[in-house]
Amino acid sequence: MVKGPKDQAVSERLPVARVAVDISLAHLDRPFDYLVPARLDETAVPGCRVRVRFAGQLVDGYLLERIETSEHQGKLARLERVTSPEPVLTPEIFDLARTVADRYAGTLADVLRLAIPPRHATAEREVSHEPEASGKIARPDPGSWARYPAGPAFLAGLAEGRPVRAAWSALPGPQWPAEIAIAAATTAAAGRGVVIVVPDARDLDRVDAALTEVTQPALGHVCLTADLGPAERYRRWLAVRRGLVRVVAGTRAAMFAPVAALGLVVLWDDGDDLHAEPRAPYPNAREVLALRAHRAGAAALIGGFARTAELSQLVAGGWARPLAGSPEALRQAAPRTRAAPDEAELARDAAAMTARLPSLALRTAREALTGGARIGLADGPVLVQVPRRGYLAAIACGRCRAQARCAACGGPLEIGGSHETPGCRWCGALAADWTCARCHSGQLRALVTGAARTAEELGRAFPGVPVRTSGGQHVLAVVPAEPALVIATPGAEPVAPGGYAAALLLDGWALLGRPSLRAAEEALRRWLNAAALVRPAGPVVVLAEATLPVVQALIRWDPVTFSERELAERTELGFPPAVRMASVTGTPEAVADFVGAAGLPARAEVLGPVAVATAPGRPDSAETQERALIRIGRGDGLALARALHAAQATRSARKGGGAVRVQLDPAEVA
DNA sequence: TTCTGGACGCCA
DNA sequence: GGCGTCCAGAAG
Repeated sequence: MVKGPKDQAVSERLPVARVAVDISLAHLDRPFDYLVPARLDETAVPGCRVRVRFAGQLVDGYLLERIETSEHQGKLARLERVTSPEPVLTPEIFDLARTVADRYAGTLADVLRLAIPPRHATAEREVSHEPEASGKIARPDPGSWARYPAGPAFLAGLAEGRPVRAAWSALPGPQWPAEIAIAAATTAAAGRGVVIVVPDARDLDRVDAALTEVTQPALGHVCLTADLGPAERYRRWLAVRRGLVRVVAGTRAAMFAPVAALGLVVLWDDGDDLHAEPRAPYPNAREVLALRAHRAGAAALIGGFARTAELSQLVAGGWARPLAGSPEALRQAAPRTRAAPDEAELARDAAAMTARLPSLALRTAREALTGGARIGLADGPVLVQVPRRGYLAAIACGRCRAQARCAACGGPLEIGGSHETPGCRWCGALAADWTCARCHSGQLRALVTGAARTAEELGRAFPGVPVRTSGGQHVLAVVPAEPALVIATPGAEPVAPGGYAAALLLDGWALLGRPSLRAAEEALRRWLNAAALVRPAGPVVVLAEATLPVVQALIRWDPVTFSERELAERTELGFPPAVRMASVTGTPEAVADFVGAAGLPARAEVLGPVAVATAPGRPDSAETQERALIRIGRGDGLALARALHAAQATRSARKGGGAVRVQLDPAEVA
């Protein structure tokens, strides 16, 4: 190909392009300048995707801005091509991504990979550029928000475009999707955009349905999920970017949706661990949406049935105000919860399950299934919450009850899966001839009962009653209103039209026994989420010690007091979120080198490093890993992140030394 | 993947 | 001292 002068000519107007290259190396986490060839002058617009030659290689990047002159001393290369003139990186999202990267000691490139879906050329051609002449949206009626004393004022704030920020304690029951939809429609009616983030696809379906109903059909909204497929995902995302829709609902990744004129962010059930992004730099939806609302001057509605310590912290700091139902409304909506003591370990024994289930639990289930005609109750389905498979089927010595461990690697054994022989959850070795290391017995017993076993046992206790299970690969969204036992793992509870007639929460000991800082908070969250599905005043039985504060919080439906107390305790002990924590994971040498060389702020405190268990997913990752924790006051959080990022930059610049993983606010620091 | 600059070696 | 070659490191 012959290159005429046309190819060489540089754009006469703003000939320099600042480009963020798509390379996630800390020391390259800054813009690079390129010349804009005249032939690309029209298409090289701020926010578009470009290809540039970078150290010889062709790499993708985003054009951040066009400027007159470059500060760069050397001579500039030219943009190779404009991938598409679509300005996919809006100023708001660039600013947010940069802030999130800085907050989490990550790179802009990593955050942009989370924020902007891969391009799909066909979809780009198909999506309209013209915002449809969407009908005027009428401001909706407050509906069930009337049950919240501060509800009408909150909605008024949305209608007036004020940045009202609420820590929402949702009343139990099925109204929360409608309440989100009403808040969204109120904002949209005021001409502003809305981003709604929920933990999973089933919650999204509920919000989707509520939005459709509340906004009939004036307001378009889209749902953004990971499982849409590349074309549809990009199509919907583009519709948002081009301003064709004002309301976006989705799972985690939707937190970055480029909604125009953002007026409200909503986050449902902010304690759900699905809100934590598993890819670097591991941002959490609560943090991202709070940052986003703050920077955009948008309102925020964050909460759920439970209350996280982090949200309590936002309240304590004056960033958000509590938004809770009136005592009267709570009385009308809440179930009636009682605790049945977990009689020693009896309920953990598979064989003794039904025989030993506290009579209160069995009686409650029986009355709910048959309809307590005597006391004027209608019959209906009974929800039974059982531990998730992760904790299930741990097994112990049948004689001395020591936990059964793998002879090869020391990992925990489990029964189940494809074969009957116990196997190791870490290395997968089968333990056919297991003997107890302590007492040499060869007898095993189940320490925990799996959902399938529970279903079987309970079904036997109530002959003729259908048993439905939901969890793992088979998650039910809805069950019929007829009497049935519905066995579900936490997070997989189906809804029942009209609510469950009763609920049994059998996983108390498993939830509370976890070696985690958040064990109690998480147990309460899961209990409340299950109990919220029960009819008003319907019975709930939790197998746990009634005197525990966390159990009291469930019985009284008072997650806020519990959370405030939790936050106070963590403040006293110097645990997150009262302090900022970072973890540094890698080979022992890499971690030592990294922590030693990082110019940590003076007040940073280094804990460890200690060896960490091999990830269950990758049993034989060759080298042992160590983890150091770094703790610092919240006020120095940004300084810590900056120091960690700088240390990463030094490492990535001189290569070698092995990678370390830096994570801020790691979920489990137990 | 390409470019640059510094280290080194060979020759005058 | 000057020039060519090789390699590492940076990266517009």
